[in-house]
Amino acid sequence: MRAGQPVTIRDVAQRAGVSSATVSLVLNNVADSRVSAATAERVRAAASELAYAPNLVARGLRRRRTNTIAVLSDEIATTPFASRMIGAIQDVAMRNGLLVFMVNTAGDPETERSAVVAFNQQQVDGFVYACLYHRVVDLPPGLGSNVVVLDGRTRRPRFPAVVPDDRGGARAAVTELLAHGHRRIGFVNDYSATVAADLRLKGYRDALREHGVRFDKRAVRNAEPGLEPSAEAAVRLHEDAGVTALFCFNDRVAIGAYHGLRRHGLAVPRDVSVVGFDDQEFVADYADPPLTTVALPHYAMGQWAAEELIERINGGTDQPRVCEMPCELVRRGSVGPPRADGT
Amino acid sequence: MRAGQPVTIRDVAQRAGVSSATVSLVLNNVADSRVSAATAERVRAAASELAYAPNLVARGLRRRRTNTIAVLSDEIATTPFASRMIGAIQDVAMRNGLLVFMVNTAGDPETERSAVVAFNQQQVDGFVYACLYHRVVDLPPGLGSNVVVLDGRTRRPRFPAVVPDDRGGARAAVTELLAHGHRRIGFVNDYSATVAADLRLKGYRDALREHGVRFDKRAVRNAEPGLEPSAEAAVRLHEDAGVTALFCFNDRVAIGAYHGLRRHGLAVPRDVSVVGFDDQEFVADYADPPLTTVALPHYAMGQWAAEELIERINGGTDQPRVCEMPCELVRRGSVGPPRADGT
DNA sequence: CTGAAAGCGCTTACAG
DNA sequence: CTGAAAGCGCTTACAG
Repeated sequence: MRAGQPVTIRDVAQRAGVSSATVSLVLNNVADSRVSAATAERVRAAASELAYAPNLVARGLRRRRTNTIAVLSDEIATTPFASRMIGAIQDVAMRNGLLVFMVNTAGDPETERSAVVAFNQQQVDGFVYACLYHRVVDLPPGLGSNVVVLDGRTRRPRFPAVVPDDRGGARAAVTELLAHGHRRIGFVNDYSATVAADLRLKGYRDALREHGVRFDKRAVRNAEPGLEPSAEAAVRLHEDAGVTALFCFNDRVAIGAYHGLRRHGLAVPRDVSVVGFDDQEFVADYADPPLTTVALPHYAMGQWAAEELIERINGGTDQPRVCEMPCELVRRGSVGPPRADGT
Repeated sequence: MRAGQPVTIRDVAQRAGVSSATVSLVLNNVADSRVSAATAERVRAAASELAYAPNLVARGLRRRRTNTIAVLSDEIATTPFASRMIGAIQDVAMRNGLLVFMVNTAGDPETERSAVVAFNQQQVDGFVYACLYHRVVDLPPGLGSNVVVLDGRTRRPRFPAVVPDDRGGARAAVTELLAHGHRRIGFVNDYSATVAADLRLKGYRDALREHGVRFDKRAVRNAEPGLEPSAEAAVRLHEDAGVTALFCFNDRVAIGAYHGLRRHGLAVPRDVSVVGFDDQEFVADYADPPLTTVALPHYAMGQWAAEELIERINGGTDQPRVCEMPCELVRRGSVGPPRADGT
């Protein structure tokens, strides 16, 4: 042990007057190593006096297990969405003594490939493949079997995955509107045909059917990205299709609807009730009036993914389980009864 | 090379009919290793045929350099704010062949300490200490000298740090209001006495002074967190102090102001102009009307921090430079001239 | 009960 | 020009 050099196991061994093998056995609490209590005590004392902390790189090389995982994400780690997914993964990892690498690939297949290679070179124990929104993904090659898909699923269910129950969430949203007496309920859906768009439409229809309301395709519109298209769709649904309530693909669409309605002198929820989806922080809660919406269970999904991955790493299972996480309705101020005059 | 086992340098050596030392020299392009062109070619061919990728854990152990960095953050990685800071760090890291560990410590000193220990055991080459908002921090012990503070600074300038120029940004915001003819300009500041709050107040006063407008402390109010206190403060400033324009500590305060003003039948910007701070995505741009605000240079700050850290790791400098990143005004729709009648 | 030895997969002086 | 050897800091059978 030279000054300025890190403390190694040999320094501890020397100070305790034993071999480094013995130090390793003691500090790792190896079960069937019959080290005498006195020796063990000396070792622990020496380690603590020197503030010894094992070099994890050396350990990783030797054990062929690094206690690290990599989170690959399209944009998620650098986007305001779903940061709770990342938070959950980190919480679980920390509780389990894992360190987490994070990279965002911007969804670029080439970047994904090279990231997978790099992390495999780094000998990570497993991967979480995280998506920005619920969709079907093609996993890059080389991920091995210790991988969990987060907020997405593979075409064939060969890998474990956790996704939100979009259909159930949409059903809950529309049921809330029905429960307030609405019968003409519009749906402003996302323009691109994602899994989420498809499932939320199904949930919308489920709720209508359960309440004996006939599905009318004129009450459904798709809005391209941005506020304006959503504003436009909302106004048209109210004025042309006569809806008294709107279910929106997400909170941002709902905010677009707010803008359009306000411009037309229509108040939420007095004239039109609105429900969103996502429960996006600072969007749903900061809307005026605060938006009733369906919460995406980001934290719970991240937690599930991390725990599932750890179980696989530990050899606990290799079943490709798929988890559908329930989505709760969050009631705020954007839903009321339809106007008495029915307009 | 056994089936199913990873390819090692020995496999490549064997296939090329050379020693592993030679393989290492060739693949690392070691300058003064006079390997014959023919041998080098054989080695490269063998490596490529076997799709050899060096084990970075072994390399890290040997070289005492892991090409990894750790980002320690209070909440940032898991919060909608400032995810662009993280994105920038990752971009720079990827360009430089570094892998990045990420952890959020929730600002808890105990968690911070143990994270630092863990990452040191993992032999990371350096740290970025990232803050959620511009503040003075006490760094946890053990970070060594390869550390850069992001969006914060230490009490004494012993470490490199990058922070936004809050004062200049505030000055630009208030100057914008003055340029539109406002003379009674209120400031809704943050309740807690942070660096940001202090500097933004200074910038507010700078702008007034430059335009010969007397500072009036009745035009300044502090708002506690949440929409309501900001709404209240905005209304009081307009009705009691007679301000025609508001500079808000951040976009969320501005949204609170919007709510309060609207409830009192006041329109933005017709009755009251508003400027925010942060340019928070989906808050400033989704406000109605879209909010004129000052952008926090998150990407640029993250980039600076990562590049500075890499330079330190490479021994390029050990000066504790502090960078003040300019904050640009983003003009949207919330600023207009004061009402002609002066109310 | 404990130590000597081998080895994880690399890199780097050193010898020839 | 190239190989044998040592060593980074651990862990793990194995011998005694």
